[in-house]
Amino acid sequence: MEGQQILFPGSSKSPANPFPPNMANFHAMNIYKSAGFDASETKEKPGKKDGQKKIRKHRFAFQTRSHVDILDDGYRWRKYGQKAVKNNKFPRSYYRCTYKDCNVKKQVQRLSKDEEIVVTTYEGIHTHPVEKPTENFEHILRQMQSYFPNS
DNA sequence: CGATTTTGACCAGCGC
DNA sequence: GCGCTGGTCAAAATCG
Repeated sequence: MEGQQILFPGSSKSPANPFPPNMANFHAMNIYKSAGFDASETKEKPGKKDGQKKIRKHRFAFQTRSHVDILDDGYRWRKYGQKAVKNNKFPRSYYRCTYKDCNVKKQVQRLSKDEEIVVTTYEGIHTHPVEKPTENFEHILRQMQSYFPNS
């Protein structure tokens, strides 16, 4: 899993794509390197003999170059935890999609090496429409103004 | 006032 | 079994 280019599939191309369509354009230029990941990671369940022998965790991790770790991708996220990681002075935040019966999780981590790098790891598939369909420039501008009020 | 964040407790897996 | 570590819960606090 090396040297693969991050190409966000189109909005309706693959149903397994956890990314909303409007996110691709926004962050395409920020993504400069993809974290090692596998689309579907199999894990052995040690306790069970053959019932749920393998559970599939589809994870998707990528890194962005941003000072703000609030990557608004169009979905509603509720933070449910925050833990400090070893070899990393920055904590890692755990989010979960707030849509009904949507168990998509994501975690946002910042590298201690470069503070500018933010690693976002998605886990799960969204099975519902995006709640913020039209993210126009006005809204983005408003967000930026809330982050940097002196502009 | 409802939704979300915060933060310590709690839990499960793993190595010793 | 014990303790460490990563992940989740849940109650209180805070936000809009």
